[in-house]
Amino acid sequence: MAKHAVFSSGTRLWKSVDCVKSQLRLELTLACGQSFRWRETSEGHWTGVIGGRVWTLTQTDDTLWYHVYKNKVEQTKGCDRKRRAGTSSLEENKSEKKFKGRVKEEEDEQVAVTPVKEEEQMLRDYFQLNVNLEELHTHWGKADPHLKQIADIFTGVRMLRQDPTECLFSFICTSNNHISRIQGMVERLCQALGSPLCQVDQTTYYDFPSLTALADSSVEARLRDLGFGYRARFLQQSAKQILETHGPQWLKGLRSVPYPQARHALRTLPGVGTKVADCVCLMSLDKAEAVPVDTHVWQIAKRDYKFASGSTQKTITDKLHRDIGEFFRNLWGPYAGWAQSVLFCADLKKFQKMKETLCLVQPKKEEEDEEEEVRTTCKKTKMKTEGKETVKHGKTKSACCKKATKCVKNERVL
DNA sequence: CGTCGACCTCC
DNA sequence: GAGGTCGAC
Repeated sequence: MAKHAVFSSGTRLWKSVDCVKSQLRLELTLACGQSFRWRETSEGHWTGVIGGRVWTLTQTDDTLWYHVYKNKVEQTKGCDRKRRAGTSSLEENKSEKKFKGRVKEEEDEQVAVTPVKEEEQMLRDYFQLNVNLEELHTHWGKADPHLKQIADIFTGVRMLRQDPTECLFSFICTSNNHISRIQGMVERLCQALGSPLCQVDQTTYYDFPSLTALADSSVEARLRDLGFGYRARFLQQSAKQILETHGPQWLKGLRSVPYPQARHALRTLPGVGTKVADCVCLMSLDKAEAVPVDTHVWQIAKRDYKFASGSTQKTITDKLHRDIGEFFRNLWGPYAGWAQSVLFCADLKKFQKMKETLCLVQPKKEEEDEEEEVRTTCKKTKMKTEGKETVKHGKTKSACCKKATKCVKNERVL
């Protein structure tokens, strides 16, 4: 049985791509709520599924290392293998059900292998390594000092180019929900409806379910049993609607239509509102200008950018979505969605200590000057008590950011 | 066009 | 209430 590849056991299992950490940091990019399927299987090692294959990734200062596990596959139909390796396996695949039933019985298992060049290309495509993140940071920094402060700490946060089906159906699960539960739900979704790919140590990895699997009439009840709640119906109905009124290639085809059209098209699906549509556009349909606006981003816009601060608006309306999106696009440019993800990442509870750690080296001072400017009305109490003494109680996140950035500057001066 | 309640669970 | 959406005013 295969084991999770570990870098310390030698480079024999690993192939590499040149990539500095300012361009990509796995622990941020893979755990900031873009994809919900990556797990840190050992320190600094991330295991997940790309293109119907299981990968473990890790990195050193200037190199991204990867290992691709061999899939167990149905031994007949040689063309099937190529298909699985080359195209996304999330598309229609009639053989999936058969495979699922046979995988246990198959004695002489065959393996699917992919040429190294294709693997490297898959990885470059998934991380969009052709996009120069450092250049974007430079551009954003000139336009927006606040973003610059955050981005100087949170380097290497990239947008993934995910499979549209996985992205759409994962994000339908995100409504009224938080990351840890979403991760569990997506995992159960793949387990229940996806094809097994391979087993590594104690874990069986599954592909994301096909549209056909998701559209089956039994799916709603099944997913409700698995704790999906009202989202179960959205998932099944959206899959059904896509297949019946558009066809299996429709989602991927939205990559080549303009952002407003793609956004509008997605919103015709049940369970897909403005926020989810923007997420899918940004994270899987090549719409780098899409800015997903949730309550959280709205807080950021008001608090850090004084957006509509005088407004009496209670709820996030469609118009507000558009306005905020436009505001940030005007500020950050055509990769506004990428910029937003940096701010979003920096606000996640689990990454607070990146800023706190930097605060540690800073002797306490400069408490008062910006204190009053910062709005303390942030709904969520982000600064948990875990922040310990390094973070003043009652001090807002924003203040902490500023403080942290100052620390960085001081460090560099030293 | 903006507001409100309901929708499923889990912590 | 949580990284929302839908349907009804």
